[in-house]
Amino acid sequence: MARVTLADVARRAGCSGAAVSLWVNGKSDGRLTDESAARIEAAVRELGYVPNRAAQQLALGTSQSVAFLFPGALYGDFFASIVDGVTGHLGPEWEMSFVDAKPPTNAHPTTSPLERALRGNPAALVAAAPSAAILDELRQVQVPTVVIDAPSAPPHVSLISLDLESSVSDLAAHLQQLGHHRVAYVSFLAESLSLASRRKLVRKQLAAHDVELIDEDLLLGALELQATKQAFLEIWPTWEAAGVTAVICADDRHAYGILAAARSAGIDIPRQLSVAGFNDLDPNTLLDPPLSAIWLPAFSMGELAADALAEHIRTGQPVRHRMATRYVPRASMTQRR
Amino acid sequence: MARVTLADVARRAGCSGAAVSLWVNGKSDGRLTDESAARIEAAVRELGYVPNRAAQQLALGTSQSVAFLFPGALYGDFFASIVDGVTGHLGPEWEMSFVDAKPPTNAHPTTSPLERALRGNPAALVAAAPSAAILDELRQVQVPTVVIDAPSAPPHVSLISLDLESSVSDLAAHLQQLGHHRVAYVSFLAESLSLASRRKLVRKQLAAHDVELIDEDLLLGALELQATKQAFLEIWPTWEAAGVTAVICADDRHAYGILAAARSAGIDIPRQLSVAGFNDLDPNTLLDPPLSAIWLPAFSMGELAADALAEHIRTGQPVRHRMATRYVPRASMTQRR
DNA sequence: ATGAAAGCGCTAACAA
DNA sequence: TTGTTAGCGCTTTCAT
Repeated sequence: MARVTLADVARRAGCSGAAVSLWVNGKSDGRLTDESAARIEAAVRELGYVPNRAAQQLALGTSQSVAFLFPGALYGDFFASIVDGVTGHLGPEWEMSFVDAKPPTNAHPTTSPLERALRGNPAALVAAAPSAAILDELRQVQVPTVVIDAPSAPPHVSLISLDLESSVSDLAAHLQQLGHHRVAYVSFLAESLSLASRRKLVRKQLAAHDVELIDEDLLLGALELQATKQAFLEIWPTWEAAGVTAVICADDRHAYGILAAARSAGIDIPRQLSVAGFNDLDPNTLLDPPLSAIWLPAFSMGELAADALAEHIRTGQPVRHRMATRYVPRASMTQRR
Repeated sequence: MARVTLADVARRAGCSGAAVSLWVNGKSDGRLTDESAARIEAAVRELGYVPNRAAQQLALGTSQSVAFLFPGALYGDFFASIVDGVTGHLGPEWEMSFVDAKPPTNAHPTTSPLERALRGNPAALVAAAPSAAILDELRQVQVPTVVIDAPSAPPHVSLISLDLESSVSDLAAHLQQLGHHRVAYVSFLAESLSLASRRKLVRKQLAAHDVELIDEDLLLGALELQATKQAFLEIWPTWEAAGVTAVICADDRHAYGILAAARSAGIDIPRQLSVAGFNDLDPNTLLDPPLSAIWLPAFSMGELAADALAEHIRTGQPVRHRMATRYVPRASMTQRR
């Protein structure tokens, strides 16, 4: 497979490679006899010819691929939605290649994830929830790039960011109004600048509303319910002793884990512990109790990123979008008892 | 960027391209003076050299990439988990490239998705929940391939499939025992053979338990709650009139939509309508009511696929796995009233 | 309208 | 130990 080359087709069709190339790329306008075109078409089909992309890229110097740099894994909905948003908005002529941003291998010249992404000569780059290191490396990158979900980015890259100020403020105000004084935080993806700044913002807004965010976060490596549940059960005694009456989770799915843990440990949510998350996934409304969350437009971010990419590529100018978010209070938050 | 070529480095380091190539690929064992190695290293760093993958591929004839053919989008958890399973089990030296299996573009020689995937000369191919067309094309493909989630596959490809017989039988038995006689089905991804056979199996097992699956499915194009909710509200009168007392959803997330619709329309679940899904996502246990489901090992399928791929590539032999699933009854199913 | 030929950047024999 | 060279498969001027 992929054994059949242009030359084979040319030989079979009794013409030169140039002719075949022309036809295959639909550039045979008035440049080929109908008759040769037909012969080429036949040869292509009979031989099952599929162009070799590496060769095309090499000859052309460009590719039709966008490299997607994501933080280790898709981790379910949020990044998956972004991916779907991007792919859905890009034509099928685009190839998406994924490289995970986890630390490099043992390669000889220490290879950064970004470098690995760039090796494929992508026409564009999408970096989701990048680390500081990646953002820094990005300053040297010439390829049109859009960063999704970062607090900031080098001036020449496009940026789709989240405007969380007011929604987090709303959440903090809600907490204050309900009489909570000490809140704990469940975090995730320590490397990601976006997640780091999310925590800072939460702390700041809570402080502005006379609520204290205790220092001891629960830092998780994944989103799975079981893992979160275990981790929460371990840390809960400490939190409880510290007077924690509410928990904010960097991702709804952590909140799911806490809900599960609470059930198994007989902790009453929301009366004993109020919970809120980020994302506002579909199930939130259906949970028992329904989960308060800050809604994030994951899918739209992906779509917008694709548009931004297209525009950035066309105009050469970076584009920036700051997307609105919204605090959605639900029954998982209640008066401190 | 990616402007710097091997030749530039060679020139800068005052040596030949071959030497640079050797060093960059860590094959400089006893073949280079420490001194030249040092000069090359310096040159590489100073120039910021990144090898051009297209050129490498062309010269080598092989790539370190696996092409992932997925049905249109990731659609949230199931496929995302598979992707994470695969990437997590493959070294970082592997690049993943994604092509969506939606109908082709207007390309000149009508390009199938598979063809597009193959153009990149992937070392391996992963096809998730493929359509009949793709499965058929696969018979001609020489690249080591693993199909994930299909009822069957050509003999030379590896296959990770789901063993649903007994779990669906359990579900059917449960329905029968609860006194249900007419059940409706919510489906998805009409193209996918796996989903099609899932429906057939459901029908068969229900029949075996004296339960009728009515003909009028709700066929959805996505998993989002809102869309499902709307669609359900439209079809519900028909179903109700037909005496439907239970619904089986090809994906839990459809069930979420139904739960939401039921709330808004005052349909009592489970008393008026029992609901079950496939996947058994984390939130299922936390819903109100908790959702019955057939658990599918999405993440493990991905891991296993990666292992299968590695083995298939190494031995040249396809490997098959049939993974167990499990019916998990919960409160969303109850006695027909 | 069609073909010849020169690269695109890299690797791997083969010489030196 | 190092350099020379011949491709890998394709695109694209430039002749014809």
